[in-house]
Amino acid sequence: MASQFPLETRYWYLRDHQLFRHLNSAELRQICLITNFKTAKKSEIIYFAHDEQNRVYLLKKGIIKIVELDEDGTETVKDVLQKGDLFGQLTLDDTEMEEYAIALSDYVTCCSFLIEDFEEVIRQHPSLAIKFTKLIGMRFRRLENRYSNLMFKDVRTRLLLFLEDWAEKEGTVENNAIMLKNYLTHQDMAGLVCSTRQTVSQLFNEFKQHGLIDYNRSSIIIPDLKRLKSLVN
Amino acid sequence: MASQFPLETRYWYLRDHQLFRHLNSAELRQICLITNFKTAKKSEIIYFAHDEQNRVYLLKKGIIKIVELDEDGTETVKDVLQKGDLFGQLTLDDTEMEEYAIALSDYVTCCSFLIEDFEEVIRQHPSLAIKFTKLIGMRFRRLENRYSNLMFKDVRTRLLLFLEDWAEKEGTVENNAIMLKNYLTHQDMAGLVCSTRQTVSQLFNEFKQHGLIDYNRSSIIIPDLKRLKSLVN
DNA sequence: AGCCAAATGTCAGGAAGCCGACATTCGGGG
DNA sequence: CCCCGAATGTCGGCTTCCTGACATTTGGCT
Repeated sequence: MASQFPLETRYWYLRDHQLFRHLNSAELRQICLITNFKTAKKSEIIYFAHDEQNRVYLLKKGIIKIVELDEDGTETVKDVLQKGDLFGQLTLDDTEMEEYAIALSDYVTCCSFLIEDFEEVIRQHPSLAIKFTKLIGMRFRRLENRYSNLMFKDVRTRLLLFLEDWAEKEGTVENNAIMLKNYLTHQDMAGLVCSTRQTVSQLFNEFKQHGLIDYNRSSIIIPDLKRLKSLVN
Repeated sequence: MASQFPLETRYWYLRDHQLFRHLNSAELRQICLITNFKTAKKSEIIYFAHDEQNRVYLLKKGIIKIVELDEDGTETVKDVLQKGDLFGQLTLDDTEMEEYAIALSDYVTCCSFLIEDFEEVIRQHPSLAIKFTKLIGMRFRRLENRYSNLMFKDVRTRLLLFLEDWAEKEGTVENNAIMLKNYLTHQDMAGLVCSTRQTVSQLFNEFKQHGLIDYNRSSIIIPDLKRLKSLVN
């Protein structure tokens, strides 16, 4: 795996991340030595928690989904991550996790550290410590937000908020409408907003009938994001 | 406020927290200088987010509840915190929060830092950075856990899990049963497990009828914790 | 081109738990 | 000790959304 990447490439990959951007080249090369690189193509598994409970991951390129395994074998999409996001043992402890990550975009690259190594890096670069803490903090707030949505909003609203969020993050403008390249099934979205496949399917049709969105398996089009937002109660 | 506490007392309070325990006395005295101390008696507000979006708090003594304010004025108990727990702007950013904290035990003491000051402390004590990160991490996992409960378990199960958790954290053994000093109303508990006052009230009665618990306004008794646990599906 | 598994559409129960309404009980402050 | 507001008990209706079941469509693969 690692040998696919010449040192120079690894170096630039690291440097590209906001965590490491401020370090000088000697420091970066040092960190390079303890970094593991990995790639995957669409639909391939790039990370399986059960085998590597002791690594932190950084997504360098592409989009992945994190799928959680229930005790009884049920799989639920827990999160969709993008360039720059952290995953794996991001709390730097020994939490048991049953989850894996699958590439959603054509090419995915990520790097990882043993948590002991990563702690050492933090110890030696306090500024990095603060950046890391703030990244975890952002994740914390995002989860808080999802929790509060689940508590106070109905499924329709949660789904609308999800679309809104997605549109703002990845939407491209195409003749006056917002276009989303869709790499998620209704089942996936159901997991993300805490609902069921059938309900998501029904709501999508309802939204389509009302002209809120247009969609097929490969894309979602939002003609008027403002109108969509206004329906969020 | 601050003047209530002689320097020596403040020093020992700080030293008592796991974040600072490993620091030497010179370092601690330095940190003391930027620390703000506050106390409150039962039912008093000890923290109001709106006024102090830029401070991190450490609960030193006592028990508090964090109450979240909705846009429309609804109040929901979001968390119950104990000695050693963090609150306030714990992500060290500028997240808008509408919440406040109320003392649940007779005497509560907490200390706080401006986030800029706290960042500086972290910068100068990398080992503290790691401890802090891990504390946030624990909070993250706790929230993840609550989220997943809300997603997969029904109200009855969530309430049982809540009681189980509470018993293990604060329960005292009293002639072969577990006794909990109760400082929460059904309304409070409803907030914590994401349900309503009425449902919690009904379930409590049901549990009582089945001999699972006995309770009144001031205490909850669990004769057989194992049996209670076994009902969590 | 054609096949098959996966994804989507659709519908009719049914259950969980919210909501409003009201009665009852408790406990702290005057 | 009494009183009042807060906390708790209880109930029925109602809504939301899950569940299971089945039909239909789609797109990748051979």
